[in-house]
Amino acid sequence: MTDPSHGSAKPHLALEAFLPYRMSILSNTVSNAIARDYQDQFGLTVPEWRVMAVLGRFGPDAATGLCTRTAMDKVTVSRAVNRLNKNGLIKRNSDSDDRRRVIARLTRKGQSIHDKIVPVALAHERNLLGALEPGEAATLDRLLAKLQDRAGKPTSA
Amino acid sequence: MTDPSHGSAKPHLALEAFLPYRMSILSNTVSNAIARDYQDQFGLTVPEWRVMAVLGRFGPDAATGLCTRTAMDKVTVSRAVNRLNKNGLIKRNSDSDDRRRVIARLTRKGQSIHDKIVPVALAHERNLLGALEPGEAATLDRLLAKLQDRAGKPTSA
DNA sequence: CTATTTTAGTTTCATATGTAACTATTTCAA
DNA sequence: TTGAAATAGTTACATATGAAACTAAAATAG
Repeated sequence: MTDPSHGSAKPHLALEAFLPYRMSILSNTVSNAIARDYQDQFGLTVPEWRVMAVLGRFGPDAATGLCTRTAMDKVTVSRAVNRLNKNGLIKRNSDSDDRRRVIARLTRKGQSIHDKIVPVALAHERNLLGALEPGEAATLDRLLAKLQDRAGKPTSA
Repeated sequence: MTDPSHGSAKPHLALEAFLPYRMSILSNTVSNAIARDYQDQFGLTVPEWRVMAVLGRFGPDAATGLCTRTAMDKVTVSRAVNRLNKNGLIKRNSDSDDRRRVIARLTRKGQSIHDKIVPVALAHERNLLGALEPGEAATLDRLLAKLQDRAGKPTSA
C-alpha cells in the first residue's frame, strides 16, 4: 500500500500507472529509437520519414492525402515535403487537373533511401514484438484498434 | 491482398499497420484530448501538469527526482518548475543539505488546481478503458509492461 | 457567366523542445 | 586538505511545432 490516496483524502494520480502516460512514454521511447537511426544516417526528421513511407507504400500523392495518411498537420507536411524536395528525395509536380495541388513522388535517390530504412524500421518492430508471446501480438493489435476507435470520439462520459 | 510487397519486389512499410506508428497516433490522440482540458482551464503545459502530478502523488521533490518520475528531460523539467513557480502553483526551496538542489512543493493554489485536474484525467482514462472488455484492461497492462521493458533495451537484434 | 464560398497549400508568428555549454556545489582520490 | 571529477540545475542556441492569416485555384450559388 504505497498509495496514499485510499480513503479518498486527497485525490492524486499515479502517473506511473496512468494509461495515457504509459502509452506516451512507450511510444516516445520506441519512436526515438527508430528516429535516431534515420536521423543519424540520412538527416531525416520524423515527418519527413513518414511522408517518404507513405509515398513508398501508396505511390505519388498530394499534400492532402499525405496529411490524411500520416495523421500530421498540413503545415508539418508542407515543410517536410519542401525539405525533401530541396534535398532531392522527392520531386514535386503540380497536378494539371487541379493546379492547387502539388503531387509529390519519390525520386530514385529518395526511393533508394526509403528502401534502406524500411528494413531497419521493420526490424525495430520485430524486436519489439519479440517481447510478446505468439498470440499476444494479435491481442495487442485488437486492443490498440479498440482504444484508437474510442480515443477518436469525444470524451462524452 | 492490398499489400504490394509480397514477393519482396520493393520493400515498403504499411504505416497504418506499423506498431510504433499506431502507438504514436493513439498516444497523441489521447494526450491531446486530456491536455486540452487543463490547458484551456488552467493554462498548463504537459510538462507542467506532469510535474504537478508527481508532486501531488509523492510530495515535495527536487528536479532530479522529477526528471526520473516524469521521464522528461532536465531542461524541460527546469522550465516547467520555473513557470509553475512564477505562477504561484509551486514554491521552491533550496535544500539545506545539498545547496545545488531545489525542492519544489505544491502551494495551496497548486494543490487546489491539482485536485481539480486529477478527476478529469482519471475520467479520460476510464472512458478509454471502457472500450475494452473486463479482462482486456489487465491484458493491456501486461503487454504494455512487456513492451516498455523491451523498448528500454538497445535494439540488439 | 459573375460573385461567394470552399479547398490546397504556404507563410508568419509565438511557443516548445533538446543538445551543448555553463555555473555552482559536492564528492572523491591522492 | 586540495584539486579533479561528478552532479544539480540553468542558459543559449538552433530547430520544430501548430494556430491563424494569407494566396491561389476550383466549386458552387444566384
